[in-house]
Amino acid sequence: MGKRKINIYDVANKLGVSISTVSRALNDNPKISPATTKKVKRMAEKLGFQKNPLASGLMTNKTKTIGVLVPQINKEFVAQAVRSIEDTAFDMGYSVMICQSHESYSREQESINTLLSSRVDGIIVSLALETKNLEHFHNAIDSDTPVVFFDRVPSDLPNTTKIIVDNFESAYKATNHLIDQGFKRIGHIGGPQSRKVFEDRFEGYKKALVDNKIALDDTIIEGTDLSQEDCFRAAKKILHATNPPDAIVCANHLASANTIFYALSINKSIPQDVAVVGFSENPIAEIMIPSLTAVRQPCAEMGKIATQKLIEEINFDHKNDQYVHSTIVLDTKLEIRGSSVLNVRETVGKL
Amino acid sequence: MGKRKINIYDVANKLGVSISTVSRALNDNPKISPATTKKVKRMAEKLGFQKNPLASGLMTNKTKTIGVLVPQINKEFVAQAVRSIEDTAFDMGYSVMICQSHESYSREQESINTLLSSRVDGIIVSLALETKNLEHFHNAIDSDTPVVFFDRVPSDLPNTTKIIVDNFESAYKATNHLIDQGFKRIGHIGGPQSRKVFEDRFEGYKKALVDNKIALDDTIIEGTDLSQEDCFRAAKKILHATNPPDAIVCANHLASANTIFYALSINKSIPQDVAVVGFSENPIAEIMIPSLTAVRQPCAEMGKIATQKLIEEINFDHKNDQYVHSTIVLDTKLEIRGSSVLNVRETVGKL
DNA sequence: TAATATATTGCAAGCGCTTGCGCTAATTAA
DNA sequence: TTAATTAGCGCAAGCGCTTGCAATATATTA
Repeated sequence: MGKRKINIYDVANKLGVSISTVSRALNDNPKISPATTKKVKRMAEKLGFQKNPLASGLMTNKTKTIGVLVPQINKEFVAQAVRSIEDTAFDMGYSVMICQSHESYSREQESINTLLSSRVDGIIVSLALETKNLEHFHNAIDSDTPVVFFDRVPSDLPNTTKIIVDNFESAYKATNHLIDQGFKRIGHIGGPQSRKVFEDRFEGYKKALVDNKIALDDTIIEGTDLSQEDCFRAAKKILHATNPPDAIVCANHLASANTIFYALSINKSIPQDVAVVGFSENPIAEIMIPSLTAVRQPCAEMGKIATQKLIEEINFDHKNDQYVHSTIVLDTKLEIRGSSVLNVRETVGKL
Repeated sequence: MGKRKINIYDVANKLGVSISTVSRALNDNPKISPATTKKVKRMAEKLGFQKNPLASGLMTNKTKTIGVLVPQINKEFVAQAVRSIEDTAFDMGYSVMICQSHESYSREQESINTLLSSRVDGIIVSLALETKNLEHFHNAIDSDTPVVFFDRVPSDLPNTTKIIVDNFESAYKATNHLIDQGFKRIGHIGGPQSRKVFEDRFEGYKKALVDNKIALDDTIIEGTDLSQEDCFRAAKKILHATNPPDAIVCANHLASANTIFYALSINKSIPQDVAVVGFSENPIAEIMIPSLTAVRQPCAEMGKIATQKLIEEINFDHKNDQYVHSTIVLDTKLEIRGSSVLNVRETVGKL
């Protein structure tokens, strides 16, 4: 108890060398002979030495830590992405510090500042619904802290890496799938149009209808704030429309779950009376009955690439060249299941 | 771009005072007059000063960061707990660094060391399924880094704070509920007995049967590793037993979801043919059809208390007294829903 | 008024590590 | 053999902050 942590002085003394030698050896500096390097490392190991990142960070201005700022960690999409971010970061020798905005602008601001003040080497962000203004990210840019966005990315912040899926295309595909299945009156339950993600999904839905010469009908289109209550309200409203839809495209898992469960509760069969397609990464989509046809986003992949890109930028030598930012668009997969296909025997679980 | 961060020298110079004064003022040291303190803070604010935690941490041996080590972040229980941990920590001025063990012992070891080497002020842990041996935590104890465990806690590590629920009692209650409803042949799908959590749930289940003079029957009791596949297998096996159960107590959400969906798929009605109670924090439990009767653990509360206790211990002055560790047992709530109650009209969603 | 106590502030020594530069010994070139 | 390199290592100056102690200014007491 209370054992003082051992430092490079301790290992230097034990070996009769200078601390510079120890420091360099530990960092594989080629100026130190392989023999000494080995000797030092062995002794450090033996003494249980752990480099103090505070001290080295003070000098190098690097903490080997990345910050992650997401709306809320307990949402399937986010949780999977964060899981993957931590895994990737761990493999690359980085730690991750996490913050949540809870969809609030001010909290997002504060969190960015906390992260910057913690001197993280870079930040991965998915924007809060509330965020319009991007001033707070200039603090990061000003201090040369790279930021990469994923999923909910800003549309007007040049010179940043963005990892997204093509939400327009995904919704277009999903809607077309319904049309292919013979559905003709297709509704939509969407998310806040302030976030491009949901705007794109809505646009993709509309485009599919237009391309198939199906008229839009506002009575079966509802926007929501994606809360449980509002999704339920929207599902109820659409399903009780004067002329209800025979299929619905939902913008996220909660919207589709509410739609399905509400439809069942008023004795509508799915997909016979109303088909549903959604966007979902929730494993439940696969085992629920009816199982849910959904666009599956590669959340883990997004997290992984975001992390790799971020670390790439962190380690980029800005003295020589200018780092070239990119926007990476990943493919989604429409997983066709029971909620949208007539006459298919449901297979339950994974066999 | 590339702006140097401003430090206490900058604000000291601007004000014509010494850096010690600035440092003390910023830390509300009473030795500095209120007037100067105010002046310093104002200037710091104006210049956009952010204290470098690396430098102060070097001196104080405090980083205002807590480490969190959980099996996997993308599981409802964990995600909710972590969410709450971050919220609480944020409110108390701490950042959180997160690691995942992925149920692996070696990964848990490595993560503890990473966290310690990052000099976190304390660590919150929920153990990996694989972990038997607790040596790695002695590294933490040796360096006076407090550790608090929640949910999956070690049974043989004295002098640590633990936040748990009474799993024995919860399972006992859940099983008794089934018995009260008139079910007589009650099965169990459990988790790894190596973790006390699941052992306790199993014991509680058994005790309820014994107290009600119902004989245990191994053909309707299955252990699992809690994977999707294994839960499905167990559900299938039990439901196809020679003499199948009329009710099943499941040890977690996945087990109950698989049981329900498999039962439905072989045309068993729930709860008429087979009732199900589980342990779940998943919001889907409420809206699925049938909705799931489940023990709800106060995950957010656990995370919050764990964080508070940890920070309490971090700030405890060990010079005077010895910190007294405790084990805090929180209440669970059995939320009775459609999967266990006959003749109740299902209410869907939140109205 | 002198002496003592008290309130404010500054000085300077670190915290544990990195790194430019200089030194010595070993190697190579001439 | 001697001069010029090069390899390998140590010195010492920080990085930005905290903090014990000394110094000064101000207030209190005798």
